[in-house]
Amino acid sequence: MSTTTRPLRKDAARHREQLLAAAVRVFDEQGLDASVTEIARVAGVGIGTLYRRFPTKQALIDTLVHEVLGAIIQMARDAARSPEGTGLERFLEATGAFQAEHAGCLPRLWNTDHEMVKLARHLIATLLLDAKEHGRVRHDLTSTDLTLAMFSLNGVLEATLPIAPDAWRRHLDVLIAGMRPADSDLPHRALSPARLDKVLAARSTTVR
Amino acid sequence: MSTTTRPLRKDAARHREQLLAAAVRVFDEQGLDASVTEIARVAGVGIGTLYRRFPTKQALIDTLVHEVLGAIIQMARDAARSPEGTGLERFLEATGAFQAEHAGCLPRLWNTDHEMVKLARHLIATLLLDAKEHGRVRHDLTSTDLTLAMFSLNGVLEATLPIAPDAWRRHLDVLIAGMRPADSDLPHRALSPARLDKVLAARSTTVR
Amino acid sequence: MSTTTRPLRKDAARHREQLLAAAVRVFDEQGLDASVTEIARVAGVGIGTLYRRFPTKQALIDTLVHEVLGAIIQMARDAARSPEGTGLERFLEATGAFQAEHAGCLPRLWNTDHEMVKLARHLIATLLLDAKEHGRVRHDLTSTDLTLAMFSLNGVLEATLPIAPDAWRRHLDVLIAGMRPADSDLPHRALSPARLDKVLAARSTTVR
Amino acid sequence: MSTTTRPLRKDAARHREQLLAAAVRVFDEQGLDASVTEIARVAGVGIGTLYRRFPTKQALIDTLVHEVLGAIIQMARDAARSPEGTGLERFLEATGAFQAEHAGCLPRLWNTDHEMVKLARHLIATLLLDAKEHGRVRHDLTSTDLTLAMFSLNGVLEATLPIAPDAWRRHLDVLIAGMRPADSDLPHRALSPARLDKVLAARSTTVR
DNA sequence: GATGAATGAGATTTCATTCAT
DNA sequence: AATGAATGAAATCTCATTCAT
Repeated sequence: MSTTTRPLRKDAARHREQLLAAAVRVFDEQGLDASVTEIARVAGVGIGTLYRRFPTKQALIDTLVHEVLGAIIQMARDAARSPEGTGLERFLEATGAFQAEHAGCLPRLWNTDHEMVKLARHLIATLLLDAKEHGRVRHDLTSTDLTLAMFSLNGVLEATLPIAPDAWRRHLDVLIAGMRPADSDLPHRALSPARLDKVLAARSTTVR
Repeated sequence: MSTTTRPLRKDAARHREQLLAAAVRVFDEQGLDASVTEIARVAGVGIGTLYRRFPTKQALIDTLVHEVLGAIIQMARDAARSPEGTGLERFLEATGAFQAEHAGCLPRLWNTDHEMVKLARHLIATLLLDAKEHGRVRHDLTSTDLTLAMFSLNGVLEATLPIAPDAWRRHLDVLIAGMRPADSDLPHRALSPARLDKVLAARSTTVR
Repeated sequence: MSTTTRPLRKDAARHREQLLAAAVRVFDEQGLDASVTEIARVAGVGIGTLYRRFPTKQALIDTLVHEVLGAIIQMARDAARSPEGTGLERFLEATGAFQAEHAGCLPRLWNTDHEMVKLARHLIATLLLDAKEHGRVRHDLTSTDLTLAMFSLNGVLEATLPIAPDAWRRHLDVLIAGMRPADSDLPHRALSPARLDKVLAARSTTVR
Repeated sequence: MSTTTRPLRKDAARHREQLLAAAVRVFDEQGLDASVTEIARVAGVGIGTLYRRFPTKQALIDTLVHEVLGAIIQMARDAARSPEGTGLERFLEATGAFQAEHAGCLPRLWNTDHEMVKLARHLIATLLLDAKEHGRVRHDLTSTDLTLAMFSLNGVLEATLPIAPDAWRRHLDVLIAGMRPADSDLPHRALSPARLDKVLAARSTTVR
């Protein structure tokens, strides 16, 4: 879980976790514009401590994204063991639940860390293939459609989370229903993976 | 100095339009964090003039949202004249296209102005009823599901717009496919209108 | 005197002068590490006003240097009209007096603005030639020796100015005595102009 | 844990030297604004250790100045053994060389430690007297003139050291030439020793 | 009515110093 | 004795808003 080379001192590690938890809470409530001072206050540490752990605000956000991505990758791996091609659905449900609980706020998730994002997308593509082979999703569904579905869930989560923390489940129902095999193909062409790469590259989780 | 009752009315109106157009452009490029000074610069007027027209930055944003909502209401009315219950689909496509073209940046659209939002939601409910009656959408689809679909499109648009300006169409394909009549109902219960009201009330189009 | 293209509004121009005067005073007392907030306070304006006039602290310092250099160039021109090769001595005396009065603090003067520095050095070289032709200075004295003399005066001024504001004059006496024609050449080779250029380039009037 | 009365005394002494050496290097490269953390890092010790040896940053700088002054006093003593009144010239050359090599950065040397400064000035006065008696310098040259010459060398060194490490020698040539016996006295009156004391008292080697 | 100069609270970040481990 | 994590004051700079011109 930790990204540093040497193990942190006990209190330092605790502060690190407090800061990340505070960042999630504060960003969740106020968006990425929230001030680092506020985060330090909520974490109960001095602002200097925040900057010892995370040398810039951006580094703090990057760490958050990194941790969320790691969790999502783990979910994809877990889902890959589901039977009968149900892994994809389980994965979508699990990531939705995770983001709803831990990181609903992170507006721009799918970028920043190229390696991890690529791994995640590879795992998702595998889940998609499995689902297709078991006839659980339509044949013209592509891997890029699933990324769009992630953006989509993000939009719903961002809008509803504080008030209706389960609304995303209903929306996911509609999305999954739309992915089921059907008589006619989807009218528009899917986004090409190359173009999606550009999209991800363009939107960094950047402040300012 | 002028002898007419409303001197410079024409200038004032022109400035207003210039400012709104500049705001759309600048917010689109830089997000809502863009400075009002920049907007005034792009509009070619002094920032004092901006503040004469719009007493706060928030008021400027509200006006923008108001105009977008007006356009969306008009689209709903136009769509209501579509035959065979196709109005709902036409409406979804039209609003997507409009937001893609004019307001891709406005992150938080569906709130602020209660009266107009209520009217929009009423019109959308009517389109939904019509679509159901013609068997074009499933019976367990609710009006709140459509609002979630709007949030969803917002998420996709925000993520993809600059690089892949048509990606939202493909996503809408999946959404509409998920709305079609099906053998089994959606697993989760729909969001109640009352709860949705709270969601909308909570999220203001607010900066800072 | 003003460096902006359009004439400033009356109060703006006054504030600009107040800020420059305050900067001289504060830098003089506390060195270039003095805070901009302090300068604004001494000038009697808000800190935002300072930043409207000078977009960075560095810009403020650059302006100060620019103005000092302009004055020095003017002195060189005035000195060029002195009779009998006395221009060089008059120039050294005049710049010493000026720096003692207006800019004793500016630690690193002889750089930043390449064009002006080159002009100044050219004018000084001319003064040197004239002095040599009238037999007022030794033949092995070079233009780079005069720049070193400037650094030298800077060192003396920086050390003595607040307490002994005329000490530099006595030191200049010694320097000028050392420049007078003599039987034997100076033991060490003079700094080459190319090397001096590098020295000037290296030491920018930079903070941080 | 050790059984000796002063455990780790050897370590402590080594740390002290490492820290002083690191301070010279770092201050030389970055100026007195360099952070104490950086000095500790270069010294290879924790910053807690630095603060055990030197209770404040100022104390560290003072120690450095103290050491430099000690070396200079030693040079004055060595120079006193030079024949034919050449001690003064040797001393000036030796201090220049020493500062160029070891303490180019220390901007404000001639103060802080009253006792040592007084001793240094006394030794210098003796060298001056010797030089006068042997007819190597003019009769109207005073001890305070020599301190000004030190300031002067400081200015030249500070400006040129990194790029032209020998430029100060040429400047010293001019200074010494100016000190030689001449037909006419220096035009301005010398700085009185009392006034010079005030100058030295005023300018502390202070940071911030 | 229009302008843009002035304002100052607040943002991010640095760093000398303290103190728990 | 040594370490380096923690601290928070202070620095530079931005920007929504006000108001003199």
